[in-house]
Amino acid sequence: MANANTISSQVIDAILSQRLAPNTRLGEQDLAALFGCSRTIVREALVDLAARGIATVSPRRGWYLTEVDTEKARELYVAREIIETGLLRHLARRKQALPTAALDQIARHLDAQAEAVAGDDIPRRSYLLGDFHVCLANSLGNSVLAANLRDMTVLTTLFTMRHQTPHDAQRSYEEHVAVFEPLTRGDALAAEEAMRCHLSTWEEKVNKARDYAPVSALHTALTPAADLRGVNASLTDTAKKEPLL
Amino acid sequence: MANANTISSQVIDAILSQRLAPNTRLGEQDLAALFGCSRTIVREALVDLAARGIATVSPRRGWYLTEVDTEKARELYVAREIIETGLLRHLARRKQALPTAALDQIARHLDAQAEAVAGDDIPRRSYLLGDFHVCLANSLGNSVLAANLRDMTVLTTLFTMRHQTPHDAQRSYEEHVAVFEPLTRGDALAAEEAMRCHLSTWEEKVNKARDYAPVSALHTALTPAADLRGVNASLTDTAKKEPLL
DNA sequence: GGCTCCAATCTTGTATGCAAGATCTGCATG
DNA sequence: CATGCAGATCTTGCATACAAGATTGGAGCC
Repeated sequence: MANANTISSQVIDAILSQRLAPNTRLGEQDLAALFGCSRTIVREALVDLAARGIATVSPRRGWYLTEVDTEKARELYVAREIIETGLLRHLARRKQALPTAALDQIARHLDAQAEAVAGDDIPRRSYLLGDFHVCLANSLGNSVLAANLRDMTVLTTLFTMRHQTPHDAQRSYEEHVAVFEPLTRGDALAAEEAMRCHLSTWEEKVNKARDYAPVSALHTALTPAADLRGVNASLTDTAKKEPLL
Repeated sequence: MANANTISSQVIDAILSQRLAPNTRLGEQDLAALFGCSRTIVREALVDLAARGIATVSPRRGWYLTEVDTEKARELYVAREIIETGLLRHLARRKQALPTAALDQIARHLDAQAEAVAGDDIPRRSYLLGDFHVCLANSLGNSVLAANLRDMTVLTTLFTMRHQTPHDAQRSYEEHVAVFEPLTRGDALAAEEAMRCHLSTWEEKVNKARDYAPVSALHTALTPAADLRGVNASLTDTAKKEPLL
């Protein structure tokens, strides 16, 4: 019924929406049943996800969503800072304004974020706040870096979920606006600084997380926080039918 | 006999060594026979390469090495400049010297490059000159960006091969040294500037290449330049047995 | 009760068979 | 000679069967 591309896309969307946690098992048979196709297609999707570092296979034991350790998380945040500030710096060097169409696209994305932050659809909120960075890279005219950034965003999401760093959605949104506003004035350098500031706050969290022992999957499963109860509920047997949708 | 990983690695090595040109057909059956395994394994390797943008499948027609157009090449060069100068800039911001082990690793790679540039093993020379950038990113302590950079290097190689931009190996080597030398003095900012200079010369070439019509695979095959004769010879029927090795 | 070992079960690893679409070749026809 | 058509061939798409390792559960023994 479904092809490999839709399977991997749905897995990625589910991660960005924080509906799938790191170390989640991705059984070939389960996914095949869920998507109504054979293991061949599922394996194709899983190999794709593995190539992007999102899934990992343990021989003859099973596929699992990657568990990102603090060292890798550090690399990821450095990489994101380099790429995202670098894109804005590159824009500044070119000394030419961003096309109106690009600005509009970002503005529309920010509107959607504002709406999601005000509402109570937490998965959508998580998704949009992460997707903003990909959208920005795309608007800046570099699809190659945008694609890399998407995978990095997925991996950082896997890290922050595990370490339960409190994600202040309202603040993230405001910082996104702080990146966008200078762009409307053509001040890409100011936007770069705002972006560096935005990402460095995340980097601080990683450094803090290094001090804590990483929360195990079992631990989070058995001691659900109040705001996670809804997420964990979907893992019970009765609701297990379509965990990805 | 061989697993998917070795197949994709060998394809990548062959591209970096300029032994495989863009648009080269990667038939599942051919590769399966070549590596002594079934199409299943070959497909796994091809899906991996496709996820990294290196191979493309045309439904029911076949797999081919990606043909990189000028727009994508521009994005690739911008991406590489952002990442590689960004890594050095990040090093400069941290205001701490590169570990001796890292410097040694780069130095040893440069020695190998010098040897290859002096010798006549053109595939090895091509490989090392491209691999330097990956080695540098690794030495700078970011394996995530190093992996992304490897794929980008592969794609830029596919572009330059097609457009036959004359590759001055000696000059590339000297520019690599010019990046390394400031690092030994702890002057990462000077290294960043040298790297920007090194990459911008390539960017100029892309802008020039935009004016030319891209040379088709058939065209290069039928009008071999003197210095490419050895490469094309390996594509004749009698020597076709192991084009990757 | 606790420990060991073996069988049952579950997982991925790999090959293969068949289906279906694309291309190519050769023939018939104008 | 050009053109269109049809069969032959070659290609990937996908499902399935079987192999083999990993885990688990329980029976039997100490």
